[in-house]
Amino acid sequence: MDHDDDSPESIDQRIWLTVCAIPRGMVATYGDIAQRAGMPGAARRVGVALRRLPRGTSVPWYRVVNASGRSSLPPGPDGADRQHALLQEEGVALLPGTGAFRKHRWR
DNA sequence: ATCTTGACAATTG
DNA sequence: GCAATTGCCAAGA
Repeated sequence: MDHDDDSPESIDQRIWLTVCAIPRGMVATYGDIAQRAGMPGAARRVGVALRRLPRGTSVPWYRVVNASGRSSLPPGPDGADRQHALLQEEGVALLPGTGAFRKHRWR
């Protein structure tokens, strides 16, 4: 029985669902998402999946940060700046020195 | 089939 | 704490 889809779209779907599982007000790393999605070491694959997300998606992509606890997106209003703003609305400030990342890290 | 790129991670200086 | 290097895995040209 082939219920295991190796299709790229199915992989994206699984990653998105995992991201949706991140509780509000918390953040997770790409590596954590990858491991939880069933593909440890494929942190980059997570980045690809998130990049493929449409605008106005219900997937909380902004809750995913890199291992440094920082936005991995390029600077700009539609990049790190956007992510930072959205997280701040949930009470998460990725400010250096505050240790907010470790404090709100979800695993 | 080969090479390059990418919203990463861990290690080292 | 930051910058450079190496490793990993999959998608795109």
